[in-house]
Amino acid sequence: MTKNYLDVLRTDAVTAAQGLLGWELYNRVNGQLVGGQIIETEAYTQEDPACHTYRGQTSRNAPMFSAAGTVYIYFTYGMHWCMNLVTGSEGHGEAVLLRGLQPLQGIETMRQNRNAAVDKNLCNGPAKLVQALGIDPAWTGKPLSETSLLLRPGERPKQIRTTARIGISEGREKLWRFTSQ
DNA sequence: CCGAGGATCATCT
DNA sequence: GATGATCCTCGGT
Repeated sequence: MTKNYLDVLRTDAVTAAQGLLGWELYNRVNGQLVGGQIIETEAYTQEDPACHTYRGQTSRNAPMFSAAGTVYIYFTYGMHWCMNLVTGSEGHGEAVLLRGLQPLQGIETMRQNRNAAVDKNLCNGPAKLVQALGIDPAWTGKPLSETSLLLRPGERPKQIRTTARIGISEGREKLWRFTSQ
């Protein structure tokens, strides 16, 4: 039996962030797949000062308190959107931020969606991959299965590198950023 | 490759 | 009023 992505997401965010490496994320656009393999993730939990849910539920972070498999997309720096997959049990307020993909399919579409000088910059950042795949911010709060996204198993990473998370001021001591090696 | 600086605005204090 | 779970450009190494 093929493993379902919910089996990965129903664990805690730190475990799920590692388990998602190697999975393939695509958006279905005009009958073609646009996306690639997940190679960089970060975990965020409610007890963590860097997490959006650290100070409780608000209208923005409400999707993070939904069931595992819910999409949480937030707006930041006045211009960027980033996507998370909610993990754990309903009400936990935890998620995995998708930070990087290895482009595999629909590369020409990604080039058009992004205005990147080189292909290396298509999906190597959380806001870049959202733009490259054409992820719709209106999907925030929906289960992944109710969007046009596809998340399917891929080749497992040979090794996982564990480092501090990027762009945060608190919680730097937690080594919750994971990259495929 | 690396660091500095700016863009730009929703969200929360 | 301050701050971002970021990205791009530009200049230096």
